[in-house]
Amino acid sequence: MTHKPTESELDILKVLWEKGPSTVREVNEILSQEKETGYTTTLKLMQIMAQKGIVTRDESSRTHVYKPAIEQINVQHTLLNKLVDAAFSGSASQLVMQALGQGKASKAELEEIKKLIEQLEGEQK
Amino acid sequence: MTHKPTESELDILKVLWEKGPSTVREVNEILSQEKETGYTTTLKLMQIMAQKGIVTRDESSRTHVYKPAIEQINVQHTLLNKLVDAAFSGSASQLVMQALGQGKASKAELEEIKKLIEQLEGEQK
DNA sequence: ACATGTCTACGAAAATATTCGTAACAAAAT
DNA sequence: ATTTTGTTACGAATATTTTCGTAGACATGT
Repeated sequence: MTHKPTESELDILKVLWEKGPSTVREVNEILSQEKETGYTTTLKLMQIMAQKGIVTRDESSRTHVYKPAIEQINVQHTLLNKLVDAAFSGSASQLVMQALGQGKASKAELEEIKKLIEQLEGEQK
Repeated sequence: MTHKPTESELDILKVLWEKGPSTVREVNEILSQEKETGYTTTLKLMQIMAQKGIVTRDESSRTHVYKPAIEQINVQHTLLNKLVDAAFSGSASQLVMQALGQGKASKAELEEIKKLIEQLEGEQK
């Protein structure tokens, strides 16, 4: 059961995934770069997330250290499927084409994707 | 400025994109298959969407006929980018690999994607 | 010791999204 | 004519998410 994080929760998870275990202040510092965010707002969110089991925290020192309790890949899975279903009429390949079409993938990445496809085609026989 | 539709709004848009211009009843019929949904709930949502400019409606007959006022592809764009940024650390190719990895694409689709990639590689030179 | 700064806890306000009841009216059926 | 059915409008109740103020605890510097 992967809790579907809210938007703000996802923002926080993003930081934790990227930076590793962090304090509220550290997370808030980063979030503040993007958008004015009160310290206690971030704190409260992270407390809620802890309660929901989305993150765990080490309370051994006074400043608690939080880390994600759900894997990035699981959330990716969930959100990806939701998006495919919600906006791409269930067609994953539509989504893929659209994503590639935006030209954000480098040559090396394209090459890698091609390899994956060939591998998949092989399996599928 | 693409209004970012809420989840429920997206459900409704999905129907309108798929079925074309529809009445509230028609939309509600479809939504009800998925999930218990009161008629006036759907009505209200569609009224709000009309007000926001997400849909337009033909009021010439008593039963109004609604149609989308934003293109599916634009919403796909917006949501895709948001997802890449929020859950895939900004890496579109990560998302693509993940999407393909789920094995939901048919052989023909894979082939099509491969063609696209080759075309992109050509352009990029 | 005391002031100052930093931290957690937590209730509650504010903002946003969703659901629904009821009224008014028009159309259709009896 | 009267009743039944289907429709919009719309306020308001709920639910959910986000933001913030305030209190209390602890640590640090003076």
